[in-house]
Amino acid sequence: MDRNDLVVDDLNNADVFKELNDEEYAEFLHTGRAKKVKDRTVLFHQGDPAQRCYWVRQGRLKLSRVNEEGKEVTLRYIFQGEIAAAVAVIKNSEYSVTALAMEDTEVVAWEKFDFIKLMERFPRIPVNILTIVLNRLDDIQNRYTELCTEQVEQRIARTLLRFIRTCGARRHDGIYIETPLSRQDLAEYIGTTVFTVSRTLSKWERKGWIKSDQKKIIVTDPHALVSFTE
Amino acid sequence: MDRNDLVVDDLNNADVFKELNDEEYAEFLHTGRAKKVKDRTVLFHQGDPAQRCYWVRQGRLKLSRVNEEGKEVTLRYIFQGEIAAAVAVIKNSEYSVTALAMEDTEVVAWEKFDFIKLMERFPRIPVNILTIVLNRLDDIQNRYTELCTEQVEQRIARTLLRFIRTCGARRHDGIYIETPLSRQDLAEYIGTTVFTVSRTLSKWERKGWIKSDQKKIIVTDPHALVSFTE
DNA sequence: CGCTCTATTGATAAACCTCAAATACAGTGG
DNA sequence: CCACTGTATTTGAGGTTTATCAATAGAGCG
Repeated sequence: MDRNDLVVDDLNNADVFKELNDEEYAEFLHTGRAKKVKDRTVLFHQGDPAQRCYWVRQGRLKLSRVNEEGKEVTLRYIFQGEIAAAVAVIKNSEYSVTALAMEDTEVVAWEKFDFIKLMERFPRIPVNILTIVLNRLDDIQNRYTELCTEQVEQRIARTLLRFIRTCGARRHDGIYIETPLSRQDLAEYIGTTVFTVSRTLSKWERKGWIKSDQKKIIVTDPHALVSFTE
Repeated sequence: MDRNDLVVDDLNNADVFKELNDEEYAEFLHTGRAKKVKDRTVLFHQGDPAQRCYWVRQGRLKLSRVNEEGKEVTLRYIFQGEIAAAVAVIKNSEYSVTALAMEDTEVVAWEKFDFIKLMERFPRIPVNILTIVLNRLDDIQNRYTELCTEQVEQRIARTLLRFIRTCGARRHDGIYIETPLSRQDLAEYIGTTVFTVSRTLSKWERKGWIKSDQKKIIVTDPHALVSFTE
């Protein structure tokens, strides 16, 4: 992978509104209800009946599961422009995950009935959702494979590179991950502990691969991370 | 979970032909080409362009990925009545996994073009495929969560219970897992090593929870496994 | 400043992998 | 039936990775 390939906008692959024209897009959004969600607020709970689905206009959600012992696993992040819980609404089932705002977030919420109606009016939407689901299946299969075969540090490196791809911004001193990201967040995403993440990032900071403050990470040597994963 | 709930036929949830009548079903199968695949034969390779998709009439396939270092991870098994590679064909992409026959297996293969045509003639098929994909997403998300939060022995227990659900047969002395299943197979499915699996199964055999010969496992005390996972 | 949340670091222990070697078993051909 | 071969399984010793626990420091905020 080339250094210049690192910052790529993958969001288009996940766009629910792909191939809708501006008018249709406006109508779609208008049917939903805009909502402001404060940092650390739970939008919906795993197990609750799926009443609404959400589109993120600004900010970020975390979709996670909690196992019996209360340990939390992050299944994915939902960034700006992405949709959450559409499948649960379509299946008319319960939410299979819990959604938490990771910062102050603005969403558009559709009631189940309205969303189904909209899908009938715009058949392109369910097609787009299918694409999104397939991408997410691919993503989780990749991460499953990595979890099975790679050690923690490799997975941390891969995760930083992944974040760079979805929300990396090149600046003079490196690539900024433009979303608050604590050691704990990383640990839950990767399947390790906050201690191991901290140790690893400290080491890499000493090596000059990254710089980092609280919840902020700047990758100064992405190439080093790339070769580390190989 | 009750002891009597353990043997359940989950296959219906994954049936591509759901809601097709006998005639349609016959036509569908007839359009494909029957094929006998010997044990240990590769049906398709990860990375190859997806030319065909397959339906398993008899036997079992293993879908796996190999990472850069050659370590193999089993993503799922495809049992009798299930379909493989439909998504790759629909997406007109490459196979994302490798398919290997785990025993002598009979499949029906459709050429890409034929399969697309059939889906147009029977719109119920893509709907069913969507359901299947969602089930598989759910499955891998569960296993991802388990991999993150549980220790090896718990995951082994869960896996045995999972196999019981898909191919368990109750007999006088316990529930037979009716498919050849080596320690190696289990290890690749769970994300551990053959040694750890062997040690664990030996221990459980001493405890009287299971009995086992080469590639054959009989769960004599499923309840013990269930409470072990809790 | 005091409070809370986040991050760091060290010591220790547990879980699990790696490697080596032995054994058991299944299938084959004489 | 037996010997032979290759595969599958078992077991032990030893080492590595990573989790756990405890203690401390820093950052941000009212």
